[in-house]
Amino acid sequence: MSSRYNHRITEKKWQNAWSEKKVFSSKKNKKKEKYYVLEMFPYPSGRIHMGHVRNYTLGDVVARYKKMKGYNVLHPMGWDAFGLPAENAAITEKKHPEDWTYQNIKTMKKQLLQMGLSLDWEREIATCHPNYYKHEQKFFIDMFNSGLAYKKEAEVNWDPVDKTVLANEQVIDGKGWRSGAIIEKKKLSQWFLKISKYSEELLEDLDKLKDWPNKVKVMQSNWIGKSVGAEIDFKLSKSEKNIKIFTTRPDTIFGATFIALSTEHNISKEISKNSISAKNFIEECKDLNPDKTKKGFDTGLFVEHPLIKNKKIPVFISNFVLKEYGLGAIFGCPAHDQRDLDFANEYNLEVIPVLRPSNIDINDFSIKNVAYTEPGIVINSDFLNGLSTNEAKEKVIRIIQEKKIGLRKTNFKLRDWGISRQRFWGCPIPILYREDGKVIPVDEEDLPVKLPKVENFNETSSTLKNIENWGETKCKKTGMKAFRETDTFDTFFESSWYYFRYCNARSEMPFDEGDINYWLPVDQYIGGIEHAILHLLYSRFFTKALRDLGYFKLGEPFKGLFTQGMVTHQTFKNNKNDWIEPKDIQEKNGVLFDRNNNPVVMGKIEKMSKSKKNVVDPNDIIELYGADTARWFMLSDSPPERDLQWTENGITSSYRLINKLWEFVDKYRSYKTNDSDDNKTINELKKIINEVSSNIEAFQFNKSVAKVYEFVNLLNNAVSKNTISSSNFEWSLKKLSIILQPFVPHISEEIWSAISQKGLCIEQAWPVEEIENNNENVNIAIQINGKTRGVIEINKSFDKTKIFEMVEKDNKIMKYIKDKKIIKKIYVPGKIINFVI
RNA sequence: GGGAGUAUGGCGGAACUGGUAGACGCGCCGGAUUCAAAAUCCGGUCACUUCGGUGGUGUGGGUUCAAUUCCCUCUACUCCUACCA
Repeated sequence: MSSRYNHRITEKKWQNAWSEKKVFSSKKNKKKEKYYVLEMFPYPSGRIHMGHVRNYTLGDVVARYKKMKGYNVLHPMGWDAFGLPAENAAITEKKHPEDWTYQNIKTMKKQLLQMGLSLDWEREIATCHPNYYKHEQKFFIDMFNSGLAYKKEAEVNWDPVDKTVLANEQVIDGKGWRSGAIIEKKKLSQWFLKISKYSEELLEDLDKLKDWPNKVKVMQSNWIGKSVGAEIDFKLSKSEKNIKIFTTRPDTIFGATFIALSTEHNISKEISKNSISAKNFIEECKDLNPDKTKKGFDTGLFVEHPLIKNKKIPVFISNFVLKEYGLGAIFGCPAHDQRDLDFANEYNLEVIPVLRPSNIDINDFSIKNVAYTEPGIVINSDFLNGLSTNEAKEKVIRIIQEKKIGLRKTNFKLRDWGISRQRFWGCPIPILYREDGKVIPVDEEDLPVKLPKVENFNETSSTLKNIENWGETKCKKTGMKAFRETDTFDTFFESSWYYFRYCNARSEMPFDEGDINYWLPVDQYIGGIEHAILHLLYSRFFTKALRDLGYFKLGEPFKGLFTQGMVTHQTFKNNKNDWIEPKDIQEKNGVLFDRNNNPVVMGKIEKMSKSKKNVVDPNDIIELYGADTARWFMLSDSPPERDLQWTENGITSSYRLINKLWEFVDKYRSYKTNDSDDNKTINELKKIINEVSSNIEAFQFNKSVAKVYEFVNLLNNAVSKNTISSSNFEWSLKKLSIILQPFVPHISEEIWSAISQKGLCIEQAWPVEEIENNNENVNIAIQINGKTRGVIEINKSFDKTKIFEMVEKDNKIMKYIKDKKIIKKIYVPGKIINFVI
């Protein structure tokens, strides 16, 4: 009986079947090899978007495939549940952030269930739950006690719109990463984690991460920013004081013609106390963009050149020297640094070339407006003359160390991680300020420090500081009055260890070391490239820090990483430059109009975003076409690491495949033939199955998809021409449902059950096919001078001379080689023949 | 300025360690089915061609019997980063 495929009924049916049999619930089993698949957990914003659909579909392919390969798979899901949007929503919707968050989690979980993901929901976590965040309060206390967490007065990035401090990493082009507001500088007392302590290890261990994209490792390595050089003292004339500078180019020291200090350098500050013009200059610098103008203030001070007797060098306060990097002071060598040259030209300072390119004579070499920054041969530099850049660096460092006027020194760009946020909806920092001025951690038995319940949440509720009675408490030991820290953690704190928590999500202890040793590291982590630095670097740091605090022995959390591309969609704009939603566009005689009859033009293809109105809601797609169709589309065509363009044609063609599959199975379910076949088709199908596997292993799901199409086409052909036996056909359908399982699991189960197979398809073993290779004939190409001129079918066992004989008699080939002298004959077994004439 | 990457039909993209370029999907063209349409099915689809062929993987060169693949040059685009001394 023929029936149309009904995804609404079928998908629900199999989702229930999986859940009733608990097929995705994972248990530690030391006899089985584990495989931990993880997608970056979502922020519960309200609804899932296409980016989630793509991310979780990719992960689900891996999880299902590995399960069928026999691994003990852990594939958990949870919620990155703290964060600003909840507060904003709480204010506008007059709901508590907690209620809003849990409501969203409920909706989104339902959507994820509809996608048919092979998730173990028994391990679900929400980071806003006290049973989750109490553990990180404990970590923080451990870090505080071991000196890894500390407080300091710091000029911080203040976001005036979100009214919070941001980490350096959250400031992009001087603007807040969320609000886009221009960031102000503000001095506040802040909590920091000493990530800089791990700079070297974080950098070195990147080499161990063989299964990470190189791109991400390069980005992290740049961010950590190791540079090797020297610290050198420049003695102030008429004073015993020194100015210490950091340089990576000690080889150019003989070209030093000025010293530049940052505006925050101690000497700058000191001078500005007595000099109004210096003070004004420093003020002025706050509005000066050093990109455009390099400005300096001549302090009138001089330093002695450390290696040239009686040479005095002027000292400037400048707007282009960073205060946080190195020592906030540099020597300027204008000949070999473009910035220094620009500055020197502005103030008419000396330019002394001390390096020449190795292929240019010293007399032909001069510096005008372009500094020579490449390595070269040292000139004009006393005892360094004639050395290469690298040799000179070594020699200078040796000599300044001997003279005790400097040191070899390594510097990192990586700053300590500022974690204080002046927000309500985050994890409270478990610290007390006692009335005697002591800063003490909250007693561990008093954890968690819970967020207060707030009725009528409003703007003023959005920092803990403003909540009455919450902060006041007592020190248990002394009975002294104490006030709670009212800042909360940066939400990257929660996401830095959630993948640990999944291993024992319900345990009273933060970690069960047995579970961690078994499940971790994450074998395959999948998420967006936007987390290449922030989340991934913090997580790596957290793992090392918790290791050093004695929780476990792991050093790197993510063995394999995959960064997927974005989901993009066509944008449209009308003649008023407004973005227009695709559904609001009508076509009249080939011209596009919006609802108000304004002409519309196609814009760029961009990442789906609400502001550009090119969003497609996965919910609508799943309703209309089903989860399998949506999943299939996410996997088709584009390689996972590249952007995927959403198109209407793409989704309907996926839908077509799903229906075609069912119609095919339905039509031929009772296929019977008395003919026997030659196994050729089966051999081809087996090859395809193995290719599907290797493509999955290589994370090239678009190629697996193409192979599945080939499988279906081939089988379809064989059946309609009766060239496959009944038993082989039955075999093929069984294999078909199995290879469909990781991609479109619902219809896979439906086919599996329709062909009367027992159990669930997901519980079957993934096939590895042996391909029979008995004296097969092969087609090989025949080339003349490298150009293909024909194809010949030969038996593999034939030897070279026999094959050449055959080829030379071939009609097609004869016309090319007759009357010509064959200079060389090449035969690559099973592949190609080439005649050089 | 520094770093990473990409470039193949009308489109998304295939081509394993150099070995029949364009798999698979979309679109388009033709046909079948239909009163008609949608849906579906079948066939065709790199370009030029005197139908023998010829050219073709961003540009120009090199290595090789053979190059989308390896090396050099240039061009275009994308992403990251940015006064890090």
